[in-house]
Amino acid sequence: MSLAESRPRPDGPVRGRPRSEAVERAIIEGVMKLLEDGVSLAELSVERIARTAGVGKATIYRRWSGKEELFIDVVRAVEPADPELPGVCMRDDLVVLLENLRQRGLASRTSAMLHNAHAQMKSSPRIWAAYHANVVAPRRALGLEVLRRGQRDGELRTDVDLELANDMLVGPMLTRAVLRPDAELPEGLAEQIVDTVLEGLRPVRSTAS
Amino acid sequence: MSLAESRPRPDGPVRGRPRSEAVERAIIEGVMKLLEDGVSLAELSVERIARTAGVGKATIYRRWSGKEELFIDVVRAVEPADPELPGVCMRDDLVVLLENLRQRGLASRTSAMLHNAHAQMKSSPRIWAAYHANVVAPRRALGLEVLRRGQRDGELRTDVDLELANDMLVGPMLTRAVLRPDAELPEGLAEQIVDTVLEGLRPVRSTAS
Amino acid sequence: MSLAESRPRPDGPVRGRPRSEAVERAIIEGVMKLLEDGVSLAELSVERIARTAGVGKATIYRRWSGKEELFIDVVRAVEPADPELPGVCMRDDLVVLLENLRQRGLASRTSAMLHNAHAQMKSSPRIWAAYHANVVAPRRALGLEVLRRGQRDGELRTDVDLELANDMLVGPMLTRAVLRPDAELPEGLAEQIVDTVLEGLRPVRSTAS
Amino acid sequence: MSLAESRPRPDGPVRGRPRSEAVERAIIEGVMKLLEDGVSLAELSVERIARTAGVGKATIYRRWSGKEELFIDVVRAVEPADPELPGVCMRDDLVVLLENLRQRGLASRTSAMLHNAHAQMKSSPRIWAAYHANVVAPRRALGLEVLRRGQRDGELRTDVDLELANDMLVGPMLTRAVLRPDAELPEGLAEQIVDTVLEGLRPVRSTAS
DNA sequence: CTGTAACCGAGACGGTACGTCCGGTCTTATA
DNA sequence: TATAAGACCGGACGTACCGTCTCGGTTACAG
Repeated sequence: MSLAESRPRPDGPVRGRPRSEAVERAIIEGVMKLLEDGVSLAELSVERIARTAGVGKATIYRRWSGKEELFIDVVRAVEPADPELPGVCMRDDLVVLLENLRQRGLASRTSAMLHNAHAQMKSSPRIWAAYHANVVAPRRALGLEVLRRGQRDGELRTDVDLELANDMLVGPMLTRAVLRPDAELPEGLAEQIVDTVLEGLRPVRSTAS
Repeated sequence: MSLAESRPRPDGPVRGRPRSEAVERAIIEGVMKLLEDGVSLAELSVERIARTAGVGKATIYRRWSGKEELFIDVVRAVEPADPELPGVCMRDDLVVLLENLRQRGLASRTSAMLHNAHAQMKSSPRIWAAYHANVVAPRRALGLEVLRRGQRDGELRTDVDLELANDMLVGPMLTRAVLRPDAELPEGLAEQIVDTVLEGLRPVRSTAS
Repeated sequence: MSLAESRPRPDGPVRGRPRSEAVERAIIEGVMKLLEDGVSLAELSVERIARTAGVGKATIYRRWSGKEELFIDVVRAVEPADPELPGVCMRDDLVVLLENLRQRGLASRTSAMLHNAHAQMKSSPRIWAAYHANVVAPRRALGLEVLRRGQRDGELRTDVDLELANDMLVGPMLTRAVLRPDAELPEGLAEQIVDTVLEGLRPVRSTAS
Repeated sequence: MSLAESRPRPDGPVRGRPRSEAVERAIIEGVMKLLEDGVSLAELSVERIARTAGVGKATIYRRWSGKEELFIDVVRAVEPADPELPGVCMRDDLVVLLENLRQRGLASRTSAMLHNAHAQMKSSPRIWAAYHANVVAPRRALGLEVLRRGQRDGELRTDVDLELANDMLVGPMLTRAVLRPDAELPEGLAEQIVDTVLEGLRPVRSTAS
């Protein structure tokens, strides 16, 4: 997706000096770096962003209406593509999805995006809405799709609420990554979660596993 | 615990006019009301708090070092006591715990506390640490205790990681309450989560349930 | 005249910390110095004044609505008192008045005030109006008074327009000080002007002088 | 004098599209109109001039280094030719010169030029220097020439400083036109000034007039 | 009962950032 | 090459809060 398309110049024929893409990149990179370095979005000011990127404030306001809109584009520039699913069996696809989530929880960039997007949820709902639409919703749709296929193929109980099933898988990972930032995300976590959730916690499972 | 003890006057013999407890309550109540009305902690300023409570700024700074410390006391004043557990069987105790979580997710006060505490996690880790220690940790300990008892009583597989088990139960509720604020928390949700998690998602459960 | 009276606090009873007179003086002194150093009023910004005086911008805006109003107070602080007139004869009084004008044209402070006040005449007429009322008008009234007394005492033709007479005396001095800043104001200039103007330019004056 | 000559194209052989003289006139006319309408030179910006004239900013900067240089050309375009002197007697010639000065003080164009040129004296001395050389100096030379001739022909005292005599004549007119913009310049003013200055202010003039 | 010390409200203080506007320079497409 | 348009960096605008400070006035304990 071209960034320019989302913040178009007002009208039709292009006249005058065009906006510099280099400047645009410098601004977005600057914000990215600052967030990555632990500066929260609330602490960021347009003034500081401009100073960091060596850019006039007007140059930023010409493109975005404020740091919130800018942050949305930063998220877009950072989030990786959807993971490729092997498609062999539901269990393995779920592991891939959760492993992808784990990786993003470990990466400082995507992690910082998530934390800051969520932190601004109350003060500027637009940010969280955009983050949700661009990042959360696609992965969620993917997960539901995998579960639906699993149900069709007999790998999943047919009487279970798919939304709830998805939350049971994603919840433990998010809880650790988002709400307990001191928690670790060890290597086998994705498999462990998927298998435990599929198996259930009842002790009577003699034949399974 | 007396609030006054946590923000003591500097030294020994009490001289001069004592601090007014009424003023103290007015300040905390004011902050509570503002947060409840959708004003985020980031948008709050000591200036505004003082105006709202009809109080001088110095009166606030005399007691707390800033709005973060003040917020911690607000949280303390708001959070209810731990729920009482029937203790009959693990499943019912878990339902009570999750139901308690659901209620707190529905209550505007406690919900606002959680959201704001988490939103400030990055910018002021002290807030989240205090919230965690005062609110999260006790409930978490309670949950782990219930699970441990269940394991001992044969209601829970012995080979499951208790931390993970707890996250599987709490995760879906928190995911909905915290990360998807548009999601509903319908009435039977606690039972539904507990039962589905205990049962697992595998289809082969002909005899169980 | 007390400066405080001209920029009063909004209402009646004095509450809160009173405004610092030291800060007030520092600001006015700072502007004075800058103008004296050749910085024109147009080049001055409130930002710069604040930086120079080591003062916050709000501290300036709390007292004055902008640099124009501030300048008016600077003028008030700089202009010296009216000269004392010997009152023996009209000719000597006129010399004293013109000598006073010459001195003020030579002094960098008063000279800078005049030039800047006049330069802003078009862009902010309030400045020139205030300067005129505070500085020009009193001296002019003084001059007219002296001339009127001279007319009464037979030292001045009775058929001459007093306004014009005053302009004839003051004009040459101002022309040199204001419109031809490279011109000198040599020591005997006041006497020379007064005597030449009184005497006239016609050659037939054999007996006089 | 061709205006183009004073702002030449950089070098030798003329290549590419030639500069439009219509554009040049439009710019100068625009500035003239703005000044005449009471907009001070300090309030003018190249940006605004360009907008008014419907011209790109670069088109202006290609010809002049800034609004100051442009203003000098505007002055050149506005100032009328020197007055023709009858040459019969000094007194009448002086009246013609002062009447010419009065007319220019009454005309909005020339008056605006003078005020703005003088207002910018401090901030951009080049403007006043140019104005002085182009407008003031020639008239002044003319006046001194007339006085010198009058001295030779016995119409003027030989012991008077010609520079001072000139200032005595011009001063009252300028004082009113420049420093007291509310003052009127009534019809017979030129004669009144000349006659009063020649005659002097002493009452003993029984035979004269 | 009187000092006196800490309290209280208000608001001034030096700063920082806000979002807007305009300065002069630079860079494009078009003529 | 000239032109009109407009992006570029920089900097001032006047406002809002920041956290500290300094007022006049209040309150409650100690002597």
